[in-house]
Amino acid sequence: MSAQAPLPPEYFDRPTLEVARDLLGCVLMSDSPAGRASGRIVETEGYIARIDPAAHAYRGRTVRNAPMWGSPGHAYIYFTYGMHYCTNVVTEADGVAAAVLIRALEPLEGLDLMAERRGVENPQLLCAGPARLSQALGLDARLSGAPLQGPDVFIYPGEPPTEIVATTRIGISRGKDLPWRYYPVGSPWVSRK
DNA sequence: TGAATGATGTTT
DNA sequence: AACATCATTCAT
Repeated sequence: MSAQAPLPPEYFDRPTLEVARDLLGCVLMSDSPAGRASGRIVETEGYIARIDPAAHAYRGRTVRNAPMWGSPGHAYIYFTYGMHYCTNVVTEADGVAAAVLIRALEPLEGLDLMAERRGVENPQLLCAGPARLSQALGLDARLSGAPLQGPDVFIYPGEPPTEIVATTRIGISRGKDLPWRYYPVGSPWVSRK
């Protein structure tokens, strides 16, 4: 028995929408003193600053969005609505601002820890939504910019879905018509149908 | 099942 | 004033 290696940084150095689709089925995992938690990625959205008014980096570089401009294969985690964190994976080459927002997971490991962090028991409510899954995995601003090869956050390869749905993105006011949200056909774990 | 709303604080 | 959200409440 051998441990699976995380996806290498080069995996993320590709067109963002391609990575957004390929990440479906992969496993996002966090390790902390509190324990391990992981889930299968079942919903993603692409954000490409150069052509996308909804991207945080659309208007240029700031302290908050700096990781989006950095090396692929790192986390970009932002604080929003006064109480929530949302987790992205940075894509494209260093100097190009783009990322994939992770919007939902199918919980796999550490459900008790997730429930404790979230304050809910219902597995359906643990990771269905970008802020929910970030809280369930203990991901916050401290990990913005962290590599996705560990030691705190990891993304492992997984079984890709047989068929993928593309829709418009959720919760934005600009760039509404771009069909850059993806999820597996029939997945019961997505944040919205 | 869906609309309305308050919780919260950072960014523009 | 807006925001890549969520939980709760109230109405269908």
